[in-house]
Amino acid sequence: MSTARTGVLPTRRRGRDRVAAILDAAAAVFAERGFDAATMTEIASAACTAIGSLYRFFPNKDLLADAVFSRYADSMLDTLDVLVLQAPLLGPEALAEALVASGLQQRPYRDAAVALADERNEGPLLRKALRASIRDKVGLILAAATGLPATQAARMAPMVLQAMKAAPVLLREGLDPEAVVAEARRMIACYVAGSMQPACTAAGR
Amino acid sequence: MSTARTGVLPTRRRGRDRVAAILDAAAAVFAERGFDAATMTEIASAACTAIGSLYRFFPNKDLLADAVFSRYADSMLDTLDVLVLQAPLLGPEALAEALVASGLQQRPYRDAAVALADERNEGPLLRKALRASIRDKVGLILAAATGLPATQAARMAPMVLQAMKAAPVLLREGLDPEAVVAEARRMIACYVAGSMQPACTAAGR
Amino acid sequence: MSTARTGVLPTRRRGRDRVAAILDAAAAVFAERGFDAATMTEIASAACTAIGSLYRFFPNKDLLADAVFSRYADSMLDTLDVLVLQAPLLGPEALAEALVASGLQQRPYRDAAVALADERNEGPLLRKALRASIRDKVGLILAAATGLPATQAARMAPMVLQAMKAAPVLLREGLDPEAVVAEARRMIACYVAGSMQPACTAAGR
Amino acid sequence: MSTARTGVLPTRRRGRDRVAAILDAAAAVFAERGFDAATMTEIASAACTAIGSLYRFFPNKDLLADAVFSRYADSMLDTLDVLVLQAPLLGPEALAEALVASGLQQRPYRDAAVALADERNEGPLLRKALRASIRDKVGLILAAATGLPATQAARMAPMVLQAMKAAPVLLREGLDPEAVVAEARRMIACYVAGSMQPACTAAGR
DNA sequence: AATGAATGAGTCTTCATTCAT
DNA sequence: GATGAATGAAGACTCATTCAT
Repeated sequence: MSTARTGVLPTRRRGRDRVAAILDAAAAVFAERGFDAATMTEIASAACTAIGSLYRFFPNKDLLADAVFSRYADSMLDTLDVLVLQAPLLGPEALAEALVASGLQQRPYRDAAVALADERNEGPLLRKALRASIRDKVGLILAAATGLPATQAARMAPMVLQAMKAAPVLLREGLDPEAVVAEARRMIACYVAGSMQPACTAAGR
Repeated sequence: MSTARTGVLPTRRRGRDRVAAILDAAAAVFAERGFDAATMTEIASAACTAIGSLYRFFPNKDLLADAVFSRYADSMLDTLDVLVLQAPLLGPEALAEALVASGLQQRPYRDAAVALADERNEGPLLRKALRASIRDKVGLILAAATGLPATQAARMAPMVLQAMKAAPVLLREGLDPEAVVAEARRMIACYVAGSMQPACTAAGR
Repeated sequence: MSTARTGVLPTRRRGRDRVAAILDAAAAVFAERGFDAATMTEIASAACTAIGSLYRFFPNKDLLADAVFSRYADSMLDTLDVLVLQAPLLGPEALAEALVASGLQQRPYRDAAVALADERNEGPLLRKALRASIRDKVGLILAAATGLPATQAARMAPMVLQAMKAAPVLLREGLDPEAVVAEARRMIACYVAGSMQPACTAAGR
Repeated sequence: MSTARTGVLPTRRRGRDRVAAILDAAAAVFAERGFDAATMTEIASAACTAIGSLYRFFPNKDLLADAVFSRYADSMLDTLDVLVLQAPLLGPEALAEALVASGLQQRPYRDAAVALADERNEGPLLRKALRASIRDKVGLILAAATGLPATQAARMAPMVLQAMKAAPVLLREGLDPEAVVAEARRMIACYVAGSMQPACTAAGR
């Protein structure tokens, strides 16, 4: 949907396959090298495509990165949409588990998304907008789950997101997957739980 | 100590000033643009030095980045060394405050360190080793503070470090400084506190 | 006549329309951007045709440019053919008016022709031959109009052509159309008239 | 003076020589191929320089073209400045001779200037401004020489310039140099002379 | 030691042209 | 016949790094 918002939209089957292959390859290369160090040539050859074909569908590197990122972000937003509704019923542990899980979806893409999220690029990139959307939605979820006022939930959202991002980052570094996931859940769960008890909330100050 | 480990060591006063100016400039540029987008030329001109002089002291970009990173990491390690001793006496809140503070030191350098930490470079870079040292030391602190076994503390350390890093990251994005710092502290405090209560620890599984 | 000298000749009505649309589009794009900056893709889409169809009729860019140029040149040659006959009866002013007018025909094509005429391409392009034909014909006209020997008229022809080309060039730059046309006529008229008076002719030397 | 207005100004002898070599090479290549078809790589190798050195002094192709063009235009403007003063004393033939001569200076550069003058580029290029300056100055000269009002002289200037440009253009095409120069002079002389006689002036309408 | 010029591999991107459907 | 996807050779430009002065 938010894929390939510029560039030619493939009309034939062949083109659609190619676009999918390119996105997969781009995700892998961005994940491996980061935005700047990734080269369009490497992505093209990883997708078994000529460089020209790459540019047919994605007119430049930024838009390609946007497409990769939004593939991940879109699915995450869908997951979070569901969580918004479930949140009131979830305890801190279950909520934390769901949040961490949502950040671990889409294996090749999540690592790319993490790499792309740190970009220092400026300009009206889709990535920025999507990041903001995700942050907002996490805020909604926190508000629904904790019963805290929206402003307080919005203050917490960035930190929760960082903790969610920590899981893929640390997995990528080769740490023990079980431990990483467990600790990420625990950190978020404790944070959320703590936010619901006046005592621990006060600790912030 | 780990400053300028390769390249000519400046012997005269003039040389030492020059190195300091270069490091400051490099920190600012790396923080502003990230590793890849930073150019040696911009760093040189920000340091009011000729590009040739830059290379005299830092034979390549990676080593320069290492030097910048280690200036930050060294001071953080010093701070953490002190914390190792104080940890047994600190409650979760005080500990969290100290940890977050340690990650906010050295204004121009901390942002550079954050930018450089995300580099996907490989090879035997000093940065990696320093990151590992910091991680280990945070593990020691956590063990000392919580009384937990070293292995459990080591599992927690990476997440705590991610939370510590979150503060400078979010500050750089322009979020409200007070809120960011408060929430970072709270997250760590809750996590540490939760780790000391059997109940919440269980939540991890 | 010299249209589409290579490539498939369209036999059906549909094909002929398509060729006409392509030529019009090509003229517009060449006029707007010049030969090098014009792209086959833009021309195709301006003609509402697929790039593949464009190449069916015009096997490469140079030949397409030749076709566009010759459409203009052919009509100019026709006009000049008439002038050859009328020339003996025309005074300098009337002759100048007719010459300038002949260069202002075919609005979209004349600008394209001007743009294409300046191309520094080499090789046996049709454009070169046509330019030579036009030059020769203008020489004939001048000889007929002035009564000068053919060699002298041939010396003058290139300059007269340049003056004729000046009108579309200056119009394209946005100068006042009336003034441009009037001065172009005057320049040619004066030149022709001067060539018929021994006195002014001598000035050349 | 107007050379290399951006890019590094060479401070050492070596750099100054290099800049001169680059300009010469660029003039030759632009003259040979035109702006678009000229490649920076070819210019660099014609100047016996690495591509990087080319970009050190001329940060992009447009600026390089500007520098080449202005080298020609500056000297032409100087020549025309003198002509402004002499014009009242000059008859049409002498004036025409001087004007044509001014357009034939600086052999490698004049051909480049002719090629660059036809560019369809937009944007605030120096070339455009210089062209306008030259046009204005020719207007001044014509006014001074003919005694006509400035507005009328300004109408004539573009045509005179086109005629001046015709000489290098036609020489480049390999026509007989003597004939070309003689006819260019005659055309301008007749035009100027004609503009001073009410009769021929009327012919414009 | 310092300076800044020189180098050239490598990057993104474009576009004429070909080909499979 | 038409369509649009595929191709890859260039081209403009950057920048880490080396070297002569």
